[in-house]
Amino acid sequence: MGHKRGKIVTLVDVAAKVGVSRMTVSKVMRDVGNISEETRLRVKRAADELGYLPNSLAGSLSSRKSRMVGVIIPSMSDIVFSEVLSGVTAVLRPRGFHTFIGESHFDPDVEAGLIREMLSLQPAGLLLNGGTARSRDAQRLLEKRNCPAIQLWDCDNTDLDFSVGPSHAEAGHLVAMHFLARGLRRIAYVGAELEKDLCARSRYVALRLSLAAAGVELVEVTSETTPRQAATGRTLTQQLMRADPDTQAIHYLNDAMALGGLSYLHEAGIAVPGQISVVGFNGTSIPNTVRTRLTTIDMQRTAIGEMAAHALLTMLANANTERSWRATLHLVQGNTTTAV
Amino acid sequence: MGHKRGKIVTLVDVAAKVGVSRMTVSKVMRDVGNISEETRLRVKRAADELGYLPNSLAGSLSSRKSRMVGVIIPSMSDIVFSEVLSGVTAVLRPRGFHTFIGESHFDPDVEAGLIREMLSLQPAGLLLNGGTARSRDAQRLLEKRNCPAIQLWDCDNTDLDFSVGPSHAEAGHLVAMHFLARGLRRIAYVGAELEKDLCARSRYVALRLSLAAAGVELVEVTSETTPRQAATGRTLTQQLMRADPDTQAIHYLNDAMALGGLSYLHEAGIAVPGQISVVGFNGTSIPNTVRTRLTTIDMQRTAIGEMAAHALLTMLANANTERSWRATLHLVQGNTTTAV
DNA sequence: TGAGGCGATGTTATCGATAACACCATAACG
DNA sequence: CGTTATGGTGTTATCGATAACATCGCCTCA
Repeated sequence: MGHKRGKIVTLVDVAAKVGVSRMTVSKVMRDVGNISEETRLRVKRAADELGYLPNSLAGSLSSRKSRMVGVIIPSMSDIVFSEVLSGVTAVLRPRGFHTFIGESHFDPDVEAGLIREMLSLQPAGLLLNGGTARSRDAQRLLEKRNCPAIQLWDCDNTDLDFSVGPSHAEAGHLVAMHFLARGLRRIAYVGAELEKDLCARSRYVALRLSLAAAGVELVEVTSETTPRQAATGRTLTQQLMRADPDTQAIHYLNDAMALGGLSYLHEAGIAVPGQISVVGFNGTSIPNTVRTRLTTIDMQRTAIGEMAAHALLTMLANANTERSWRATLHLVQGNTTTAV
Repeated sequence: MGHKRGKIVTLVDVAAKVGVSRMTVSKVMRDVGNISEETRLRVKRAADELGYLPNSLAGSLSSRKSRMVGVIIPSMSDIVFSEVLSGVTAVLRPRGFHTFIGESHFDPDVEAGLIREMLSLQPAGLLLNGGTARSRDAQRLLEKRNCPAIQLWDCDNTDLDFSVGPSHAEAGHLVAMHFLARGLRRIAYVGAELEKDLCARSRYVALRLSLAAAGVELVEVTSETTPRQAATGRTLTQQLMRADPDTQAIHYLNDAMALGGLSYLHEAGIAVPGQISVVGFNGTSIPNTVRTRLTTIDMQRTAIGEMAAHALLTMLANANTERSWRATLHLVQGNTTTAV
């Protein structure tokens, strides 16, 4: 294998080498307590020479404090969530915290399993991404936890200690207002996997209700079997436009699907935003790096991750905070004049 | 806060409730040893009623075995690496292993720090992504480890116990052959952050050397200050084409940059692949979901992650394997006839 | 019938650290 | 000169589990 199976260097070895008690070594390593500068240096050097590496498992067990934070997101290959994750670790890592990740794939049972496993690792905190329905099992587990838990990506859900994210209901409403303000009335929604993703569904429902309030009916074209990606957006848009050629506006579940849709619309010679108005969701950089300018809702994904991490840190510092942080929703207008 | 700070349920509590020793409970929870069906059930039920959750930190400390695997990747917001990660967790999670993540951002010192922290968590194994230079500190740390470590994303580097990934040198050579076979002689390379990313640099160098062997000089247009993204690819391509309008072929550091390049080329009225031949790297789905068909090298990212995980599992099972798995390189040909 | 096997459970000794407190010089102080 | 801080260090008792071995009926077979 190449790696040593040999003896592990522990506090005891360092202590023996220096001729002090292991408590002294422990204090030196953690920079606590009163240690004379001289012994401090001797210990440091001995530790270095022996290649001593503290065992944080033992430390955590003893102090009943860990520096591990569990994060559960629906999927890692979706850039949206991995950017949130990136924000989280960017804040936590420099402060000595480690994140371990779980992918729920929008499955409540998987999520519950992950929560169980994570709690058994005695985390300092838990960050749970919205979108997945919280099973009863998961709720029971969470009640027993002895660490703060934060709801990510959805500030409408306030079951946990803190929520960070947008109001998806508000986002849906925002899109409705955007369309209505332009006098558009033949409006469609294109999405996928809505049965699983509660956040997306919440936006869809809000859009539908807000439109209904204005007497406008929403056409829905969705698929539960294909992924929420460009290809699906393209197919569904084609399907939609054939069934209802007079469609004036489309809201997509996310930017990727919108991009697929734009691709079809352009090919079919339908001008955007001339003939049809398109709104995506997320504000991912992909569509905008090239020549498309997609109207979308910017989700400040990294900021949400960072904010959640900060909230967690605050709760760990003073165990009294209880609030939530609502991400502001920006509808970024682009004008899609060129092909995708 | 909402979460209980109260008493923690341990083995002892369950044991007391059932009237057996804690060892018995421990065995039941882990499904080992000989336990009568009757006590097994009683223990299970008591554990459930008390809401007992095993403390895996304590378990790991005692058994000197953990089920945590540390993974270090350069960046999580780069979809390439997060897909590798996704493959890793897809294999490890169902087997009871947890992955904790570190982002090195191609910084050797950050990587060393991450390795140190991860080792102190007593991981079952370590997966280190290629690309980042391994600092001397990191090497010293790795020598002291007592768990298998696997090199990801780069099979040319065989410092660790196992390597999974492509040969970047080979990839560069492959591209050279692709161009030369087509009789192209004015060839350029467009990339970014080459000083940091050793894998990318290795491809670049191999390309240059293979071309030189055929008497062809490679034009290099790179930037160290802008990110490896579409926008940079676009800018650099523009710069390249102005300086050298007769360029016949361009190899890009990755697909995103290639996409940016294509966008410029199309706008400038330069036909691809008619006037100029373009090859990207990675085989990400982004370019292909729309209407572009980019010639690229498919990296089977998820497969690499899965393979690495399997290799790790194998090494944990029988501590004698020592090999490497070389990902096959597919050059996927597309014909970019339409605009981006 | 007594050695041995076996299924089921309990005992003891860690694992590597930390919290909390005890201890003991020496310095400061009234 | 006894009394109290205080800086520096050591002791003891966990933390929550597991490995390894011990134990103890009870059954089997030579």
